[in-house]
Amino acid sequence: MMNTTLKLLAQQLQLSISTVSRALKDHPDISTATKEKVHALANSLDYEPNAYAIQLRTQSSKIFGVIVPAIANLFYDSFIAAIEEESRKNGYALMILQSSNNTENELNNLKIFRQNRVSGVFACLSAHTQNLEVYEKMSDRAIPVVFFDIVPKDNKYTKVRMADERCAIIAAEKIIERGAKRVLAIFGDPALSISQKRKQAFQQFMEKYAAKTHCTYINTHSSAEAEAAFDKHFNKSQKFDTVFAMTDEILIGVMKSIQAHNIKVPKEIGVISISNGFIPSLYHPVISYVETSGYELGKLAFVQMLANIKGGKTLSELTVDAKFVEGESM
Amino acid sequence: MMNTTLKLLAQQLQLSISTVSRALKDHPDISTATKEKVHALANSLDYEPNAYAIQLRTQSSKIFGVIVPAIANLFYDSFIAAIEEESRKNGYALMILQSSNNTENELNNLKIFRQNRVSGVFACLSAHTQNLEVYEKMSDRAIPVVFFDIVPKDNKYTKVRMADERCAIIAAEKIIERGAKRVLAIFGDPALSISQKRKQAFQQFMEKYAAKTHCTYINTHSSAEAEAAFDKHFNKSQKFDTVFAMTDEILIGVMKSIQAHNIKVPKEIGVISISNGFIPSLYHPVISYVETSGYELGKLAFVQMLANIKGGKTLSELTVDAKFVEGESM
DNA sequence: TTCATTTATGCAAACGTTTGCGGTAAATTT
DNA sequence: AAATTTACCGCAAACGTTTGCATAAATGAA
Repeated sequence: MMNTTLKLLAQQLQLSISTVSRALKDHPDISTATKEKVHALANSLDYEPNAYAIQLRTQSSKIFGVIVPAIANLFYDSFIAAIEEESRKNGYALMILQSSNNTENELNNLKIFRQNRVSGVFACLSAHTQNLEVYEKMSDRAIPVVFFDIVPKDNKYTKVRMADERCAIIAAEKIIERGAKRVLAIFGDPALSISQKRKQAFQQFMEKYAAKTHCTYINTHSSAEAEAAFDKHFNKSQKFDTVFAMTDEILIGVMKSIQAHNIKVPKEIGVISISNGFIPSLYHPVISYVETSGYELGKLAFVQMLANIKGGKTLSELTVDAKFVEGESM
Repeated sequence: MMNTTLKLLAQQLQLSISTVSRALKDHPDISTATKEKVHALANSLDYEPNAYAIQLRTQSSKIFGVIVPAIANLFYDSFIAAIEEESRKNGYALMILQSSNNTENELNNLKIFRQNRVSGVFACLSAHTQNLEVYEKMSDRAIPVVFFDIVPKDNKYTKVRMADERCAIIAAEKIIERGAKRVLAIFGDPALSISQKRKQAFQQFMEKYAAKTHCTYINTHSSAEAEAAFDKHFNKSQKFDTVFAMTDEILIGVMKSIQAHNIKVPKEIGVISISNGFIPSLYHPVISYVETSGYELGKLAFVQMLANIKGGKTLSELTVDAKFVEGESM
């Protein structure tokens, strides 16, 4: 069965293509009578405008591109879910590509986006991407880019991210409130700016407001490493009374060790983490955490994108604030 | 900066558009000399073909549509990751929309896909979608549809899914091997065909091969319900020695109760579930599970799609087999 | 030299829209 | 009755490609 086009409708109705086109979009030039006829036939023939023709003609695509390191990720998938919702509301669709934290993939993805003339792209930098000239290329093409989560340092870009320092500080506050004496603070890959920021903020805050509290700082690269590290440190004579996990990954490792040794939470040890919320809810008792919502970040990113498209430039950096979610682990 | 087009290249080189077009795609008609000149200029001017024009002209889009109930889901996001990988390899991009298990959204999504003339769609039915005529409309438009996971009953569709019955049977086998005497088997929403299939297969197998084993079957709709159910049943005088969780969601509930009561796994109770693998690995001891890989399913779905596009019809139903992954909980 | 063939290139239509401009008839005003 | 306005509608170009066909030049065969 053929696709019905404006031409077809026009022929059947003995009208010109332009009239049909205008009738379909309620142009005031067209009489109500014709409009009705056109709509009727369009419905019965199941007319659906060809997006490509429109995009070619109007030079705008109603599609956003999204680059994430990985789709299968608790944080990014909620980010995606958020912009998907907003996009739909605003008549946009999403094209999602994953970089697998690989700069080459990132480049290819951008290329696909350019070729498809997307209206904008949401980009999360790969861990080790340094060269941003590809993104300049997007700007040359007047395609706005909103960076999220892992963002470039340069202030000429539009970016949204979590309030990383705030997260760490909130966690520190809670730890101090608890009256912790000895805390083990576990952070992620030290090469990542997010690890650096969180660690620095945490450490600074602790030193300033709880100088007497004894803190041990370590970095790990995986769940398993975190588990091993916790194991090792917990077996020492001086036991920790509180552990802080910078990410879900780390929390998972810590909790495995805690379960393995049947350590009582929060009696023997207090646990606090930074998380999206899903993982902390898996355990009993439910873990207290500082919330970093990919969902919220997505909403914010979308607002920025829209502003960028409509109004022009918004070269600021916005952050979504963090809040403490009380569990039973502290 | 203007987008460079074939026309622009042609002008600058004093060639016709068609020559440039052909040169760019290594058409044998074009002399090596011109080819080189064209490529050189195209590179320096950063030419990138306009996908819309191509699609309009060729009536084919190099884009696949994907409908999932939710992106933020352990199973579906690994499915998506798989088809994303394959798509990229084959020069396709993905357009991903979520139905939120809502039939109306599903319809809208399909519409967007039609308007964008996607080359094919991967669809997971919403829980309560009955009317499939929208999908017929896709076929009318010669857009192949590969259903996955939640698939229609009718055999005229192309579908891939997990071997649901097999999963349940493998679990049952392991439970029998363990020499279980009293098992609590918890299934999901009884309205879902997947729950029905798994339950039926499980029950039948147990009755046939372990008639003396006492099984209690229950259905739950959420993690919290599963937790409550486990709580309730475990407090009875006759304790279960094994629990089977049909999904991650259920397992999560069960494990919370187990942690809360500090029940020893596997000594006091054996645990087995059906899962993607992520959740079972979170606990200590690591939970044994029957693997249903969204990733594998994605790969399979893609193969089907390609066959459908290239060869013509492939109206079969394919399933990806399940395998047991040994943890320490049995 | 002449005709046939190969090699290299250009012409123009088509894909399905949108939209500025112009046109005609009817309705309204002088 | 003539002039002007209003209400509808159509023409045609443009968006950037692809591709069948025609054309011109260069080569080969006779």
